[in-house]
Amino acid sequence: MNKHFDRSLGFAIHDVARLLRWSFDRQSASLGLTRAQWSVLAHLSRRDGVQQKDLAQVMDITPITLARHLDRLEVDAWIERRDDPDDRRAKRVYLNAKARPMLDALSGLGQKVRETALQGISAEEEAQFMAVLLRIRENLAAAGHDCDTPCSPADHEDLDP
Amino acid sequence: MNKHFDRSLGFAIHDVARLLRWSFDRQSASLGLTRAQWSVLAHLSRRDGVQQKDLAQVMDITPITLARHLDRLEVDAWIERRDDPDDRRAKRVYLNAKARPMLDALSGLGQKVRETALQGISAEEEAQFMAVLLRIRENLAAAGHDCDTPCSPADHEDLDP
DNA sequence: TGCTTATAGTAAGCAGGCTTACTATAAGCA
DNA sequence: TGCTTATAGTAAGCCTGCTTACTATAAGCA
Repeated sequence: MNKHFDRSLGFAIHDVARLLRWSFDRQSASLGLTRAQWSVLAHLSRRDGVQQKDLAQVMDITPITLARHLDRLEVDAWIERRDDPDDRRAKRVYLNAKARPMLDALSGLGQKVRETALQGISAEEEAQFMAVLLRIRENLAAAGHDCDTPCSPADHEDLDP
Repeated sequence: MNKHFDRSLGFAIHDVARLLRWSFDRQSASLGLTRAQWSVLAHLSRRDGVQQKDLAQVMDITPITLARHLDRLEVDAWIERRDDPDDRRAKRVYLNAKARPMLDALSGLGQKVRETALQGISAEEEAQFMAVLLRIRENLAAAGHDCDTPCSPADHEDLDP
């Protein structure tokens, strides 16, 4: 059993996901932000002033995980939390001005990693690959809905026009 | 900037990797083993008696991460460590008999997750997808070699005939 | 032989994900 | 109005990954 499972779908996808992380981390470490922190800033760049719960939902992490990222981002003044004027339970998250140049740098970095990954792969192959990848995502997300797990990345599109 | 990055390669691959994890975890939790622990057993099933350092290398995790998995697996008697007769620094890891049935169960589980993920995707599409995925892995692994990071999943093939 | 360097395993401590449980506030309803 | 339920954010504590540093042993060499 399990002959050659190193090449199976799951293992290969995990390998690629990990290699993408490494690639990005190696280059972003010098900038003083982790990948998770960058991800928060990137999402904020399109949703400045969002509530934490909404940000956690589009990032597909739990509210508490996000809260810890925000704690550290706030200490270094990349972002700030302000009380929601309409709901005293809630807070809204805002990018500080110093985050903008960093976002540009990190965006270029992501582009570089992407180019490395796709070297020698034609646009057509890439398009087919992405199409299958997104269908796999749909399949898994749909299966998730059958159980108890609340949401899934497929919901992104609805929340993010 | 960053318009629609939810659909970019990196984000989609991370989504799929996470969904695969969820899918697997949901079903394997009832069996009393985590995914990481299962991964150790699966690799051991083809490399019984391997040294820890070699097992860590093919699994692409650090020796200390593996050591902690082995600690817990040993407590529950899934595996055992024996001193290497030829190197008193080293230990060799062996599967205990009780692990075999569990491996069969988990193997079937992996098959189910895979079928869910690939629903509605033809064998030809799957083959093309895997081909591109493996090329992306090669690209990223090769880029990793340029830096200081020691190894990468591309080395699996050499170690695992 | 004895010194130096390299290697196998582990400990400590951090990042980032999670679940569960708590507090404060909102919202629904008798 | 007042009670109950739901929700936003956080704390505590777990798992899995990492880096760095330590111990014991191996291996190379003067």
